Amino acid sequence: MPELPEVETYRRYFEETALGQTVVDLKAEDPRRQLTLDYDTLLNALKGKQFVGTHRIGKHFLVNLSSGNVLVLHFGMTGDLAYYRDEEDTPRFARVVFYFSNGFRLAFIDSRKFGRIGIAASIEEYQKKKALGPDALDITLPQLQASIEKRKAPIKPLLLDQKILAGIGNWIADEVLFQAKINPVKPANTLSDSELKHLHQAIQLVLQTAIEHEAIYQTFPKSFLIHARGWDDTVETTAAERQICPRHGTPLEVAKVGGRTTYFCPICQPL
DNA sequence: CTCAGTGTTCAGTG
DNA sequence: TCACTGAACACTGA
Repeated sequence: MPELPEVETYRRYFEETALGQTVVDLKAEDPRRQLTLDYDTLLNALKGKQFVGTHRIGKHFLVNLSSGNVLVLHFGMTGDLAYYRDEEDTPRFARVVFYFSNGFRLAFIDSRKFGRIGIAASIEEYQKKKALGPDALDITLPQLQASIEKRKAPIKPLLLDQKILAGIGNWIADEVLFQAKINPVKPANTLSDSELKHLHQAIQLVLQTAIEHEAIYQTFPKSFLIHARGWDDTVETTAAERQICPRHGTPLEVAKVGGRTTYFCPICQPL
């Protein structure tokens, strides 16, 4: 489920576990697909090197190596991390495993194999190469305004464009637009100054709230739209029970916008 | 058995 | 070149 809040949560987990460790070995189940450089090159870049720091740009997780290079992890749709010691504790779908000199291991878990691992010369070089916009937590209102005010596309797919701002994925885009009371198909160039301001505030609100809750959706405020998606598997609900606006108690609409499933409230977010 | 999907990239169109 | 759309990618779980 890795959007910005999940990746930030993984980063903090990494800081408490694998940071400071020295890599002694590496295993990759499907190296040609999941590594962006060949296995031997990656192993050589890691072996004997220490993990000395972490960064995050949007959904991209970067680890400073003692060599000066940067290890880059992207979690795709289903990536996760697990730090553990014994072989028998290897999680299911551990596609790549880092082995450390202290006997512990770090698994890159990724059931659907959209995740990628590679090496970059520096954080700046990587951000430039991937053309990533400012991190969604850092983007300023003038920056956001400048990059979307002339665009005619619906606002939602622009929020998903990592070149404009980095870190927003499908559910956060819906949540942000709901909190800002903006219709997802509204052309970006028709947003008023007030709407842009609310949009910018909603981005900060949703991301900060999600990070505070360590991206555990079930614990998010009741005022959040995310509960409509039915990802809380501790309760049994039908779509009709769930797909209700938290403000009005009226049915939400589910549509495809920019090719992605989109939830919104036609009353809160009129066109 | 079929199908949707939390992300990204690329081909194709205008 | 740019803006935009839609399909493809791999796999699991409903």
